[in-house]
Amino acid sequence: MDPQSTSVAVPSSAPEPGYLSGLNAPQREAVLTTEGPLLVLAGAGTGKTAALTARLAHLVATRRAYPSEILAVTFTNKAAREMKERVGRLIGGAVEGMPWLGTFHAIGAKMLRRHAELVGLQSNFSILDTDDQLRLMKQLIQAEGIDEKRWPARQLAGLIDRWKNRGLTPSEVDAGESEQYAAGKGQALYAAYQARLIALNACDFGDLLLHMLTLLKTDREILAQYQQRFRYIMVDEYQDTNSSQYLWLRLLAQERKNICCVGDDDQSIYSWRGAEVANILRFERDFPGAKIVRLEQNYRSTPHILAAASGVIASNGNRLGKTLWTQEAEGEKVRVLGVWDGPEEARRVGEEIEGLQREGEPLDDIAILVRAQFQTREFEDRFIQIGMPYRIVGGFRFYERAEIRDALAYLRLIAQPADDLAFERIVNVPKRGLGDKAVEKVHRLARAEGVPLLAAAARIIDSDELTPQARRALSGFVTSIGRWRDMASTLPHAELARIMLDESGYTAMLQAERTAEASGRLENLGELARAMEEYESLGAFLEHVSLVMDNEAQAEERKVTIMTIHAAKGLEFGNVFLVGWEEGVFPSQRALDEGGLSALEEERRLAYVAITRARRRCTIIHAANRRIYGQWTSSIPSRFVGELPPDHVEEESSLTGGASLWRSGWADQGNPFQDVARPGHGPGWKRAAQAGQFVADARVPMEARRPTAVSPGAPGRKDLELGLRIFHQKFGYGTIATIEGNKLEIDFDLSGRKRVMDSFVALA
DNA sequence: CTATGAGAAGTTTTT
DNA sequence: CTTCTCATAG
Repeated sequence: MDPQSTSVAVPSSAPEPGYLSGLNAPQREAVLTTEGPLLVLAGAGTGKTAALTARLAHLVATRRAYPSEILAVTFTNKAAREMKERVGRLIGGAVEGMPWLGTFHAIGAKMLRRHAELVGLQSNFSILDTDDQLRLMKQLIQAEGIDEKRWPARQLAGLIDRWKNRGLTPSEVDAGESEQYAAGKGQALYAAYQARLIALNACDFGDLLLHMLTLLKTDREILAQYQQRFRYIMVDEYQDTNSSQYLWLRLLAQERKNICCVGDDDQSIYSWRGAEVANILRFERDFPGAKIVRLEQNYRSTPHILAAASGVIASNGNRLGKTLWTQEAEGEKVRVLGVWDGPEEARRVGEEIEGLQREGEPLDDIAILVRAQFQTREFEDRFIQIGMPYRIVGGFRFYERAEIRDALAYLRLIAQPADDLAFERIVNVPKRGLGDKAVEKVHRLARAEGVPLLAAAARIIDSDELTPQARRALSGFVTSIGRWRDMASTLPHAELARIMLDESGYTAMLQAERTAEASGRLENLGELARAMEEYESLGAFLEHVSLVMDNEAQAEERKVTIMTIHAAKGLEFGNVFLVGWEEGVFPSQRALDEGGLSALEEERRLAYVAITRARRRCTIIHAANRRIYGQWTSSIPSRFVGELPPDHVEEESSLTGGASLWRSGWADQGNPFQDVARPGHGPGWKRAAQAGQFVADARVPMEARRPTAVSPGAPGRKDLELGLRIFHQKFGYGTIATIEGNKLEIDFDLSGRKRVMDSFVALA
């Protein structure tokens, strides 16, 4: 946007503030409507974040509020981070002064730490991850004498989660509903679970909101304090709020009523975790006099893509309704491709991407969106084979990896001696010869004395309850924890972590493994220690790692992105491949089976989100056959394919005649294997030319490694022969079984025989 | 107490 | 099909 032309258009008496430039009329209205309740219905790609951040800047710039007086909540860390950055750019670097911009959970935790004692916690409470939660639940199920086969811990943990999402404490749970679960003990189990959490001085994710909600409901003083503080409240992705979050917001906004919610009912795809679309529908009723602004001009996609998305979502009832439009040029129609089976789907997508590559499309502007995680494997296998650089988003988050959780358990136990779950997790990791029996004895003492496990362990050492060997091991463990805790006050905590990992034998344990995986884990731990340096205290770090830390940071290289549609929400790509559009896959069988119409509508919203990720080109693929859980099943195209408006779609099938194959460029591509190795084309060629060493990027074990030694044509490497030991970044060590040009078959020690490109292996 | 094997279960999405 | 859990043997 040219600043000069802007200044001409605006009367000189009212110079327009910079944050308004480039905003359209409805966006401006959203920004300038500061007082009273406001609902912004923002369709996909309509500049929602721009409006939201401008509004924040406006509130601050016009001195309606200090940054510290604005509550701005998002759902994901990514969204929070982005908003922070953009606001910073608009109002100058002082975003540090926005302490209340963050995810619901991060803000909940921040508040709760201030008032922890009022709900029976100490302010250094631990935040449990799902794994801890599950282990805790298992213990309770056993204690309550519930049949674990009939009521799996997972399911009951889910039940409690759902109650928390609805803002219900154990006493508020409907008795009739509780009867139906856990042999009638649903409510009792919930109560026991909460009691146990308090004893552990711990919270699960749901508690971060629920405890605060309870406080706001019961403590007038605290409520008033926050109502006073937050002059303005802004909520992103309002359609994703659950009841607990909704109630929390409503309480906080009740006094000043300056609440601005931004959302899109068509993009509500999280009802399974408690999101209530109804929240957005009843906004006007809860906040009388609410103003509604619709953002409908789309700045992302071509008309064909928008029309396709609109056509699909039109089949849903119960919408607030929006009409997206764009000034973009028409562009290409959405392509629908039918293929024979899953492998062909992967092959086709690989070829298409190679084609795009030749047209100069950067790989990081290309995405493959799947309905479910299991679909990624087919593409991963294929891309490894053809040497296509890719990146799988999702799967394990950094802090969910076993080694990270182990390290965190150590740190948690140092920071918070009552954290029994942390104790149990690591008391015998690395192996110290402390088995079930020893731990059971510690448990018994802890229960009898009513003390945490660590304290019980310290005592039991002095008794003769344990075998001498166990006693020695446990004594060493307890002493070490104590020693590290002493160090914590004097040593930088990153340093402490490194020392702790070494002294505990954890590092040695991984080093002894000598596998690709283990070296990746060591790298991850190094990364963890490095990350710790950025935080002021161990406590601050632990909070961030459980609530905020993710592994999005590494968008370094140009790679194709493979991810779920859910993960893609909020993102955009020039070229998008939507794969697996078959009944049973998408919409998913599970949704069809148990969710009824509302679940189907959510799947349809998912389809809408998927299509609207594309800027210029969108390709939808369905396969006639697919292997699911090892079973070949034939499948029919998704009903969503049928709902695409024909005028905006171009159909192609590789099943009926070969013409489409030719048209899409099979002919001039030749053998895809050769293609990779052809100078100037194949990914990794440049790197290969340097004939460099194999460089392990262990932080992202899932991703494709670049070839290190691709040879032109297909003769293959000279340095490989049958029977040689090699190393492959994904599959580890193995022996060469066959060589065929540059294609190898390797018998991997751990994963059996696989076909791989020679460029992906290094001599062991 | 650990290592190995058989068997079962589960396979959407996230803070 | 894969992954995890549980049980049994060493």
